[in-house]
Amino acid sequence: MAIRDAGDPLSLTFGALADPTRRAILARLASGEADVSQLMKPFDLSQPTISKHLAVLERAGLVMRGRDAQRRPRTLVVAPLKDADGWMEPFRQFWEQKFASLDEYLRQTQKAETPKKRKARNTTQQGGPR
Amino acid sequence: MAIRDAGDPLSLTFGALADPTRRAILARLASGEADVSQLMKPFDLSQPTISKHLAVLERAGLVMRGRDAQRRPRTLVVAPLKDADGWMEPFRQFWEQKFASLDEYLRQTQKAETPKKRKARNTTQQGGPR
DNA sequence: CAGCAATATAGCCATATGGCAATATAGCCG
DNA sequence: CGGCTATATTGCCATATGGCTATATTGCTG
Repeated sequence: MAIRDAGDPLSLTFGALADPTRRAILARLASGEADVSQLMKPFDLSQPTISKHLAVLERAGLVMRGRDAQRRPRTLVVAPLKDADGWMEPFRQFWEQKFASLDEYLRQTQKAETPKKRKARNTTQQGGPR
Repeated sequence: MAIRDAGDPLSLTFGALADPTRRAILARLASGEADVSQLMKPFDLSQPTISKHLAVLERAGLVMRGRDAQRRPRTLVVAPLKDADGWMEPFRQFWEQKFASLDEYLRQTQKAETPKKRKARNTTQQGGPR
């Protein structure tokens, strides 16, 4: 899936993560740097294709390119991942069931009590996410 | 930025998050359901454009479409977010400085001791991410 | 320098956004 | 039913992948 460059770092990061091959590459790099040849092995993709994926990762700042003779070992850079993770932060409360029972209760209750149709609609609708 | 559909759920999710407008919409929905008109307000985008963004979010399963007369209130669905968050899990250790000082020390040391050029290269390169 | 190895680039083709304006639907309401 | 409101659909145009093959670069090495 192709991602349209929204320009901002977070978008670039999430965009880079929107592909299984790139995610696998990042996972591999998490255990240490690796050159293109090594990164290619796990996939049935051409070398240029891998290089292209690496280019996307680099543009997102998730990977750094080093050099060792004619090799260009890639290194993982977690800063962008940290930021992406940070964006999720506020949402985490929804599945970290710390107050699950109560929340769930209130939510379900509220849901059930909402009439199917009403003349006066609540401009400011409430009701938590699923 | 356009995302190429890699098919898998995680890719769809990350792809959906790869746009500031969509992220803002999700943030808004985190505080309760809202219809298209409400979701439109914060942006200087046409209604069809917002609907398109919502379509992307729906395809990723991040949003559910309800109905109230001619309105189609959207509700946040956090399951996909949770999965995305789960993917990041393994990487979190890199910035949760639990063993920061030691790790940092080992990493820096190792880095410094790596000779610029060597005849026999380590096929299995090591060295943590930045 | 010649040759090989490891990558990067340059096309090429296809699809999924990202935006917009115009138009079609869906559903109240008087 | 006619009108109005809220959304969805339909083109249209542009860009960024995602893949490939062919070709250019880079950098050892004999």
